Amino acid sequence: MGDFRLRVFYVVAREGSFSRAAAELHLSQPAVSLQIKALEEEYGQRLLDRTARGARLTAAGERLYRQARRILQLYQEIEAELLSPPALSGELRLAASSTLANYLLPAVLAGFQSEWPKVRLVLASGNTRQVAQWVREQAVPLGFVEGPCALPGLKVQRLAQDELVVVRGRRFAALRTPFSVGDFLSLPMVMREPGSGTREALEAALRAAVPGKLPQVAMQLGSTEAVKTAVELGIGLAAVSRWSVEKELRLGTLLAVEVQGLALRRQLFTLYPQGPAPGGVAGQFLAFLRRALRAQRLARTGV
Amino acid sequence: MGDFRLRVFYVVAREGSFSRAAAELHLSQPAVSLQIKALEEEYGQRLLDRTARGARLTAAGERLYRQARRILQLYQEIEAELLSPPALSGELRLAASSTLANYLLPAVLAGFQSEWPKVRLVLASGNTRQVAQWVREQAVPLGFVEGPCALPGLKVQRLAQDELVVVRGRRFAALRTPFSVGDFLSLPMVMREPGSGTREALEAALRAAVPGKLPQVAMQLGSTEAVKTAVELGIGLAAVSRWSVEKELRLGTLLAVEVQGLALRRQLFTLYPQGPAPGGVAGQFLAFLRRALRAQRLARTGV
DNA sequence: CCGTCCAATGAGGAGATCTTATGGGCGATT
DNA sequence: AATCGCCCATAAGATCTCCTCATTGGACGG
Repeated sequence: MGDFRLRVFYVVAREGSFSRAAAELHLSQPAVSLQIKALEEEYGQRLLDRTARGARLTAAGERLYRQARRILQLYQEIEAELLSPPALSGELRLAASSTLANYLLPAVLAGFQSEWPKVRLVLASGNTRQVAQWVREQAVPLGFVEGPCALPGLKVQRLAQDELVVVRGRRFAALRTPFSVGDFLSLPMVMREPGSGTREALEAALRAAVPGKLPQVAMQLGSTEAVKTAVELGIGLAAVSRWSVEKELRLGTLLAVEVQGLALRRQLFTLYPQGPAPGGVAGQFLAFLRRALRAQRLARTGV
Repeated sequence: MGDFRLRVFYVVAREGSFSRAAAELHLSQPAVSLQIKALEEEYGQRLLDRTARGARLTAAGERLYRQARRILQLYQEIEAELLSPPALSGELRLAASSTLANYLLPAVLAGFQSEWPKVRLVLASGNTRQVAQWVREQAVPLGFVEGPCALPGLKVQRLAQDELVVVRGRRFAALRTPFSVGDFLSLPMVMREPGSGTREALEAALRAAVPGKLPQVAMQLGSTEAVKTAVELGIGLAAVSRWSVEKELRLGTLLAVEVQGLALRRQLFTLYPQGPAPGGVAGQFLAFLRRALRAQRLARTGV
C-alpha cells in the first residue's frame, strides 16, 4: 500500500479539500488534518493554503505533489510486479468456519478468482475445531475461524473485527429502546448450537457484562440462515454477524436492536501451520484478502 | 523521512543481515524482524531467505529491492527540493532554557549554520517562564524548554525525551549499588536553584516515588557547570541531564549512579505562538532539529 | 558434539493515530 | 447586515501499532 501519509497528501492536493479526501480515504476529516500537519512539520513549511472553500497547494506543496505522484506510481508498479507473479495456477484449498465461509469469503474468493483464473479454489467449511485440525494436519495451508483457538503447531493471527448485531423480527414487540442488558436477558432468544463461534461470542460478552446470567434459549438451530428465518417469524431475538444480515436489514425484514453496555465485537483469525507465513498461492490469497478487508472498511459494515 | 518500512527492508537487503541492519537503523533486531515480516505479509510472499549467517534476497525480494532504491532516491530528492528553498537568509532568533541552550542546541545550531550560511542565528537563554514570555510576545518565533508549560496564546509540543542521570565524584563513597530511593534521599545533594527545570524534574520524580520526602541540599548553585564541579569535588550527588555530563562520564571524573525505582526522565518541549506551526526560517530550523534528534537517537544519549 | 551467532517469539509498555465532539472563520444567501 | 452552511482546527479519549527486553530455537563451524 506504500506510504499512507504521502497518499493522504496526494489525495488532498488532487481534491483540493480535506474533507473530500477524508471521504475518499475512508477517514475522518480530523485524521486528514493531522496527517497533513505532520507532513508540514516534517518539512518545516506550509504545504497547503487553507481557504474557506478548501485547500490549495503552496509552492512547496506543488513541488511535493509532483514527486508524490512519481513515488505513488512506483508503489503501484511494485504491486503489479509482486502481486502478479508468473501466472499463478494450481489448487488452493481453504477451510473456514461457518460465518466466514458463508458470508465473508465468497465475495473475496470471487475477486481472487477473477484475478487469477488459473487457480482452482476449494473451500471447506467446518467448526472451529475442525478447521484447526485440518490446518494442523496440513490438509489445508490456510484456515479462517471466528473465535480464539490455540493448538500446538498452529499459528493464529488476528485478521479482522466482526460485529455481532442483535436483530428482531418486524412484528416482535419492541420494548423501549435502547434495551438494557437486563431487558435483553429477559427476552427469548434464537441461537445456534453450543460451540458455534457466534454463540460463544455472545455468551462471552454477556458474561463480561452480567456474570452468571445466561439468555433464555427459545429455540436452537443449526445454521445462521435458519436462525434468521426464525427471528423473522417472531420467535425471538438473535445475535448474528452483521455480514450475515446485510440484506435483511436493507429489506427491513430484520431490525437491528441496540443493547446498551454490551460489547458485541469479536475477532476473526487466520490459522496456518507453525513456521514461516504461507507463501505461494496461499500467501497471495492472504495478501489479497487483507487488501480486500482494508478496502471494505469503507462500508463500515463491521470489519 | 519517507517510508520507514521500505527503508528497513532496503538496509536489510543491502547488508544481508537483520542484526546489522538493526544496528545501522538504531533499532533492536526484533523490530527489524517484525518490519520485514509485515512487508512479507503485505505482499504474500517471502522476500528474504533466512540463513544461519544472515539473509539473502529471494526473487521477489530482488524485484522489490530494485524499486525500493528508486523510491528512496525520490524521497531524497524531495528532501533536497523542499529543505533547500531558494537560499534561506535573514535572522533567526531563538530562546531556550539552560540545559537546552548549553548542551543540546549548540551542536544543532552549528549544523544548521553550515547548511544555511546566510542565516544569522541568535540564541537567548533564560528560564522556562522567560522563554514562554518571549515566545508569547513574538520576540522569538520559537522557544525550547525543559518542563511543562501552559500559557494562553502559546502552543506547546513535545520535542524529545531527556534522561537525568545521578552522578557522584570519584572519591565520593559509594554505598552498595544500586541505590534505593531511600539511600539516595539520605545523601547530600548539590542542586540548582528552585525553579530550574532540572531541579523540578528531580523533585517531581521523587514525589512520585516517595511522597512527602525531599532530598538534603548540601549546596545550591546557579549553573549546571558549577554543580558538576562541586560533585567532582565530592560535595555530594547531583541529578543532571545526560547531555551535560557526557564528557565527564567518558573522562571518569564523574560516575553515574543507578537509583532503583526512580524514573528520571523528562520531556523537552518546543513553544511557538498559537496558530499555524512556524514557517520560513523558523520552520526549517524546527524540521532540521527534529531530523537531528532522530539521527541522534543512535548515541542512546538520552533523547 | 558443543559453542556461537543469528533470527524468531512472547510479554509488556510507550507512543502514534484514529474517532467523536466541538469551536471558529469565511462565503453565500436572504 | 445578519444568518446559515461549509470547511478546517482543536480537544479528549480509546485503540492499536510498534518498539524494547528477555528468551528460545536452529544452523554452521570448531
